[in-house]
Amino acid sequence: LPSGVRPEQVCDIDGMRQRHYVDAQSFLFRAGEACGRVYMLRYGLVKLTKSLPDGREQIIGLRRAGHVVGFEGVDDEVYRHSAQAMTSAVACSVAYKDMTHILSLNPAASLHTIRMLTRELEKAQTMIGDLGMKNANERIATLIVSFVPDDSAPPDRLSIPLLRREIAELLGLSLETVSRVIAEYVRSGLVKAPRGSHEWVILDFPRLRQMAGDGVE
Amino acid sequence: LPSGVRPEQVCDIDGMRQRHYVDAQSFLFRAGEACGRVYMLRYGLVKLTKSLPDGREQIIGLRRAGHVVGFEGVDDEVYRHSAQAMTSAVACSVAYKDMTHILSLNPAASLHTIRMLTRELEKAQTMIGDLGMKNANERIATLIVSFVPDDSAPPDRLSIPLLRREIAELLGLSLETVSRVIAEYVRSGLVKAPRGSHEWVILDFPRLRQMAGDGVE
DNA sequence: CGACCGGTTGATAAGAGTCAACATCCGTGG
DNA sequence: CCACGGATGTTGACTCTTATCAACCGGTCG
Repeated sequence: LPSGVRPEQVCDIDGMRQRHYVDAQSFLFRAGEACGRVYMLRYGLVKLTKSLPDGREQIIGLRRAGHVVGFEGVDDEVYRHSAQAMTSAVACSVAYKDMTHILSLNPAASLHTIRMLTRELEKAQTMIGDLGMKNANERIATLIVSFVPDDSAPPDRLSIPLLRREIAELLGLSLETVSRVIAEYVRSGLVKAPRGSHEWVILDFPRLRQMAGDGVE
Repeated sequence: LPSGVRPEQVCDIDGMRQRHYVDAQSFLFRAGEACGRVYMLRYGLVKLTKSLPDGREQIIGLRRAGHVVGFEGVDDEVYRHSAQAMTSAVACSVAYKDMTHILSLNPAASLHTIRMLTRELEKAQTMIGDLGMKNANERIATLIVSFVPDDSAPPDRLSIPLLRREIAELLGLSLETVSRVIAEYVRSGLVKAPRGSHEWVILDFPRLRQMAGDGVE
């Protein structure tokens, strides 16, 4: 880790940070609200969503402990997406103004932030590719594979704490299609997805990775 | 503009920058190549693309003069997407190592870079929303509207220098669907898209913006 | 018990993809 | 000068994937 003030440590700078303890389903902020703070996630899972006036919803990203949320608004008037906790969550926030101040004094923090943003951008670009090129089958395989921690061996169990509706909103599909594709995975012996549990049993990870279709990379 | 060394000025730091004069269709870099440089676009239009092993292609973004290309690889081994000039183009590049050095010495440059990255992230998130929620009609209306400069009044002419195939690759559609939707726009008196010209005549911009479907915003 | 929520499944429809033919424009070269 | 081929774009016929609408199942919680 770089020296200097890291974004996570910004929370400890008195007088600037706010702490937020929120329940599942509550919002850190909503699209359209005047923005002004960046949130550092300490605990929990948060979904970032966009919606259209007629009610269609899209999850544009998931964020976990260690990630930063709401930075996209830094040179904007209002948040362009909502941030909603999926579990209970803990975050702390700093005003953009203070964040800017801290960053201008701490090159190492700036570099850390730049790397963080490039990683987010990379993830967003991967989503664009998945949504633009892949069919329902491939998208769901890709989603499952993406839940494997980066340095992990092929897993036999995975926590995928998403409702069918949320998987659909993440992948640009209807929830019925998601349900049908997963049912087919189960029938094919690729996974077990017990009712009411988010703990999936992975039976054929290599095949899932192959179905995800990204090739060797 | 902030004081200090701006990313555009980095080009002028001798011994670090390379200049690139490239023809239309040539690549700044290709996905899978070892990466190590960030490109500052001085002139021209560049498309960023991802592809799957079977040949499907997706344009994940367009970049113009003033934009930075290839930063996403900064903490990666290889570029995850290709960057291909659509016109002749001029860029200069700096090694990540040197870029890091410059940024660590120039807080203003870091802040500028951070804002640039958040804007790119914002654009990518908008694309995710469009791909995930909108149908062919809405996507193409959205594309046309997005070519209007931010501060411009409703235009009567627009330069949209994309082939049908490229519009399709940008929007996750087949080129036939793109052709049909545009033909329908022409029949409805929304636009004129003369054969072989990329200069479109916009006849009913308010209707196009409404069809784009993002509501008031 | 009954309502509600999440999930599954079926029937059907609609949107978009695929395949193919053809039109136009262009540059090249006989 | 005109013929040819290639690239781009349009259109039609048909197919297929996915969305939509609806019924139903099985839990859970007042």
